[in-house]
Amino acid sequence: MLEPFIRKLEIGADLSADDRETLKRLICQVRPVGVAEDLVREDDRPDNAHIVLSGLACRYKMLADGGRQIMAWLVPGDLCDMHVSILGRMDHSIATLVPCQIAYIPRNVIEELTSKHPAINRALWWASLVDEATLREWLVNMGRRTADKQMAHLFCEIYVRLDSIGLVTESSFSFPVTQVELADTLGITTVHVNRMLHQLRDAGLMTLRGKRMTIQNFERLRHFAEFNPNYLHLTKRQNGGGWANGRETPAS
Amino acid sequence: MLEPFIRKLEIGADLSADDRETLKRLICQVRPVGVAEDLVREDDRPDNAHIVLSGLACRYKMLADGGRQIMAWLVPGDLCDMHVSILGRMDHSIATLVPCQIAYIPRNVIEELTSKHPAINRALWWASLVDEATLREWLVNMGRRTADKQMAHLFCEIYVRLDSIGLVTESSFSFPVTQVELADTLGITTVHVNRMLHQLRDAGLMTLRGKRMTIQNFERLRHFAEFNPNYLHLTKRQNGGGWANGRETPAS
DNA sequence: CGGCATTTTGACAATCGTCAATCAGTGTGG
DNA sequence: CCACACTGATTGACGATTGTCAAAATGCCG
Repeated sequence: MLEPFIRKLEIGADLSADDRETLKRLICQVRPVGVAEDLVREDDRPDNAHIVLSGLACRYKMLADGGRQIMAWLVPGDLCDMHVSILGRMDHSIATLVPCQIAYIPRNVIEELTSKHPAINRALWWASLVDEATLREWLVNMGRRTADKQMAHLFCEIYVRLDSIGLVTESSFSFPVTQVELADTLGITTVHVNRMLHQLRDAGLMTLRGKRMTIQNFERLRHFAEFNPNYLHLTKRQNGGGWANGRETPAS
Repeated sequence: MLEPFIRKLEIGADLSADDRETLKRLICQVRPVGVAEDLVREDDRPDNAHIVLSGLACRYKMLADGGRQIMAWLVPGDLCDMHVSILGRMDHSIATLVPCQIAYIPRNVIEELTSKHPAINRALWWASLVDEATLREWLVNMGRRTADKQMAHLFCEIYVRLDSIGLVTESSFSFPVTQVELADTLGITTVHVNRMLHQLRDAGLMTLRGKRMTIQNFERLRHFAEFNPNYLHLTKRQNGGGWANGRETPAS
């Protein structure tokens, strides 16, 4: 059940067999959550941490004018709101984008985990720092790239992230995101999302049919978007190279 | 020397007298650094952590086309790159925006600090999580606000942050940032920065003369920018209210 | 089949970018 | 003390990306 989560953490720290066992026996409740439901809301002080086991969720904030900004996509294996106890209160909300399987982990379990298992503690902090690095890259994306490249960059990221947890098959992956949600993520309008999507399709950089995205030539998309995956830190710390994410990247 | 740093950490955790003493006696080298110098560069594996003691620094990334995106402003008391050892490598650079006093703290000192002083450890992580929350708000700012409000929002933030470390006097503070740097921060051009700056001035929301910014009526600027300081988490965790940052906000 | 969310399209407007020139401020050296 | 150089600020004209509004088309699900 928690495999994608554990696999992810192993990138961040060297877990012992004992650590892995601890994680596998993690006391938690797993629940299916419907589409567009909030897991936590801004100003909450949640009692549980949440792990996305399957599906797709997001961090977001609402604005006074009804606008929404999505600030992160949470894929299987991602842990949300682990550290709220340190900050005290949520400063944003978390919601599902599609029906998900969500693990609910009581806060005291998290605290025991972090206090008694240094490697796990380190891995969880690693995950948090990767989130931060991703936010920085998203900021670069919004600030300095045109809508087409920005969108291409997002697709590169999701491709690499899904690939690292084994959710990419033959260069394609499930992509259940609506154009409205894409717009809320990229900070542009749905109309413009539609235009850019067609532009990328017409340029042969990706295809999207029936909630499934295919990136036939990742290298071309990567080049177009000037995507550099370093910020995802998906390689063990020792490795030097900027590229590998543990699997092979498709035909280039 | 380290007062602003310690004062900041005390917001994040309850430090004991012993913790405070430890921080005061922190072994570190303090050096003046000239303007526009890199403290660390993308891909570095720095041996020291850095604390800004005075001046102003920033996190940034360069793009292939020569563009620069600034992703954070670092004010006195801010600690940069504390956790690189977990991620392994810098995925961005840090540079001074004006001449600064910088404390260099050897990595092993940081590690002793975090392993032997739980409250300090917690405080440092708190600071890191606040950085992350700030990034999220910047993302909202870029994605969903027009340039004028976005800029106003940034001014609100810097006002509150500087106020919290005692650097605001009579509603004004040192603001040595050039319009080019503002542009690199907001993701717009210098020409547009200039236009928006004049617009805010004309609207009486702030004044900027001789590297000094004055915000006569913070409440009005705050309202214009739809600024909500919660994300800065500058209140002790127990407090409920969304507003206070430990000092009084100026005339409204 | 009907209802509803989502996608697509077109015309038009506005924000923001580009280019290029001028102006102002500051520091340096003769 | 002034000329000079340099950086930063300002301005205007124009163009491009992106937003707005509104309607139509498509696809999905009961």
